[in-house]
Amino acid sequence: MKVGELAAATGLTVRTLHHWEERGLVVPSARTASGHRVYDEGDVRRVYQVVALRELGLPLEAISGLLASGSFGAVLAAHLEQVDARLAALHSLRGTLAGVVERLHDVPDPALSDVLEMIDEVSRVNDTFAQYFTPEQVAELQARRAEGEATAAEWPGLIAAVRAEMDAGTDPADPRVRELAARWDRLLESFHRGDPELGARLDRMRVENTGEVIAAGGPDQAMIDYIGRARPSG
Amino acid sequence: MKVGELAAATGLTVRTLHHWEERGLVVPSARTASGHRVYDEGDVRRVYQVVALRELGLPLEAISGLLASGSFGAVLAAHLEQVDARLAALHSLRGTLAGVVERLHDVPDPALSDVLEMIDEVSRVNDTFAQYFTPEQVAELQARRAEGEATAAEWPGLIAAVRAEMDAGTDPADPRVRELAARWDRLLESFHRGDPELGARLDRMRVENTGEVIAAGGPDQAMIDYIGRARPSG
DNA sequence: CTTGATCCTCACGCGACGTGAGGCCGCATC
DNA sequence: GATGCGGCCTCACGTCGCGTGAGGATCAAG
Repeated sequence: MKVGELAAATGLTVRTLHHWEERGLVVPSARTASGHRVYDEGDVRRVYQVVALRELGLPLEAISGLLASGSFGAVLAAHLEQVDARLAALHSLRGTLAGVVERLHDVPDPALSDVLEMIDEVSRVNDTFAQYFTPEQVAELQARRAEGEATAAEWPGLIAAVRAEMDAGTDPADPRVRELAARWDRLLESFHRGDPELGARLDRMRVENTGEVIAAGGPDQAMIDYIGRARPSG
Repeated sequence: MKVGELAAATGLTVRTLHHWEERGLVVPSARTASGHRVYDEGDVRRVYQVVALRELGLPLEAISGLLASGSFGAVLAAHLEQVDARLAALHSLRGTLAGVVERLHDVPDPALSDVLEMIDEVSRVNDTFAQYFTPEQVAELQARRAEGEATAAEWPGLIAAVRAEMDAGTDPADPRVRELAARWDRLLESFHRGDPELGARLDRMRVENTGEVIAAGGPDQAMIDYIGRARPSG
């Protein structure tokens, strides 16, 4: 088999086969008198082996090591750890990036300073979330916020409405306030979906980061208490 | 500010600042008579801007473009899409890799051919799952299997036990078989956790891939029916 | 014998720097 | 003023897995 045929058969390029030969991965076992590469059946098998291992994302050097030594367990486990690390880093990056992109929607013509502030803020928020929730939970919450974006957008209006009733001195038991409290709980529900642990962690986070929550337009403790008194049970 | 001081202050290396200057990203606005770089306050701010944007994973060229043009929305959105693509690819890779590593535990001294077979099989299984479940569901199922590995390991024994009762011609209503069916449902439950959609999709996948399931040591339709008749309701 | 396809061997390019090599500059000490 | 040491300068090569030519030899068919 000549390189072109082998390349066509495997979907690789001729250059790739040349490169693998340079690296000592697949050296054709023969050449014609004029120097053309000739791959025999064993060489072809070897190529498919390299292809398979390369699909696991292994660097060529590791592949040649594996084909020589055969210590798959250790190498693949180490590689898996490394992939996990890259995955975690990329996932965290995606979170920051998505947060920034989302906020950019609200600013018509953002200046550089706005973007830098957003990066800072989103990073801080994500770090804070990471302290209170496991990576899986964070991913879940992000996914939910993405799908229910419109829902989350109701918070500012709702908070403003509650603030207005508080300032007006309305009794928490007033039907209007009870209605607001019901909306409040529906929004909360869309966040933790009935998982009490998620709700508890969220509340702990809110209590321990009161300042940041208020700075971000969130409710203060007085409002939380007011809503609590407005609930039928409270 | 000299380059060493700036490097120390920002946590960058001197080489990095040199490189950024080569790329035109941050060019110190002055030099001493002897050629030493002198960074003024504006240069330092510029460095911090580049640092922030670099943390979003942007290539240097995109950063210099952004600092010049300021079209953040489009660039960051495009970058987010690219990050998502990489994340998806890396996630799928991780699935394959984890599957292979897991199976390697069961083979004492794996040969290359064993590993290649595993790669093939795991890839096929993952592709099949991808047809029936969303990426999020796949991730969830993988996470569950990782935490409940011991639970999943009960399947082979359970299937063998059911097979034995079937071969012995035991009546499905026999208490022993009913007990096996209960174990069966507990294992299934640990898989879909009460989510009926997950259960339905799993069943559809099993039906449409009967051959593969049996080849992988899974139950055949006769066994499913037998278990169904053994349930109190059936 | 010609022609078009295939093959060969260099060798540079990519991205974001790390890592020297070899030499100049600045400040402190003797 | 000489010495020494640390910081600074400018090349320039290496990384990883090839892509992409350049320039020339070879092969199979007409």
